Amino acid sequence: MSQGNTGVTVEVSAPKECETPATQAACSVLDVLGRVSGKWSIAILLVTTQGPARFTELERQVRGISRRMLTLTLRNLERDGLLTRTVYPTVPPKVEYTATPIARELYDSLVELAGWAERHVEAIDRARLDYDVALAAAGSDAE
Amino acid sequence: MSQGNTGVTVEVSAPKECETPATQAACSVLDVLGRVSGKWSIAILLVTTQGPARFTELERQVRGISRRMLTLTLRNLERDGLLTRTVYPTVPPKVEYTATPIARELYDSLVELAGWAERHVEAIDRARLDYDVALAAAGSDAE
DNA sequence: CCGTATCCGAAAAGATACTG
DNA sequence: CAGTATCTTTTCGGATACGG
Repeated sequence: MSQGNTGVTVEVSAPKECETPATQAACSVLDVLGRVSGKWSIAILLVTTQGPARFTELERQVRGISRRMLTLTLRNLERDGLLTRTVYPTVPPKVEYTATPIARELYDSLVELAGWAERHVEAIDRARLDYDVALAAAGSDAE
Repeated sequence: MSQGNTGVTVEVSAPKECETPATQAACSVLDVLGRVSGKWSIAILLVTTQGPARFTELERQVRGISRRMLTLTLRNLERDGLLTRTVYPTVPPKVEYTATPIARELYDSLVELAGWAERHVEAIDRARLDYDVALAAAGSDAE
């Protein structure tokens, strides 16, 4: 590879023009991340993968989440078919959320990502430290 | 402003808190996504995985990205040790960005995610359509 | 108990003129 | 060519009062 890069283009906002194999993969990944990149989506998927969870239960287990974000995230995941919402018309309302098989498969892929993170989190932290130190040194040097 | 870093400060990624047991399992995944969750990170990693890419080259191939976001994303990826930045002190400045081995491993995991997306994008689109239709029907029904 | 509606601040992202 | 500085727009997320 003398001149490196093979003319790969990546379209972010409009996944319509994904044609080459490389861009196809790019659009799919971006699509996935778009659906799961929410601040709380993964946490909710994790809990609901363990078994059915009720609204308040999720609010308690995913600590730090606000009611609003819990509702929004649940709605989006349900809309994408990653969660099923079951309402029991009992006297105190009871609603259960469960991860769908599709979501469980996604979870498996996320475990792959977690493996990558665990393997390299140390190196990444060190890289950050080195970068920041070098930057600070260059900054004070120039000044 | 002696501390006011004249360069670009970290604006893309945000720190995470991992305290509760429920979200602890998701933490590593969230950490990964936090590092790559930028709107353009994946696109840039994909291109630079193909081979060394120059600044303007990236600007052309990652369509829609602004100069600012390109710089910001490149800096963050470099800081995390996912990209190497090589400067050639030639007369027209030449800078090349290349994905590190760590980034290439991440890319492999992302391909896994892409596989998931390709397998289920159809079902997800259908789920969305069904959800929206049902919602619209309920809305007009109530009114 | 399970949400929805509303307001607000923070953060991300876009556009672009300017520079070594 | 490869950025930086600055401004504006947009989106995200938190708090919370209210409703079924």
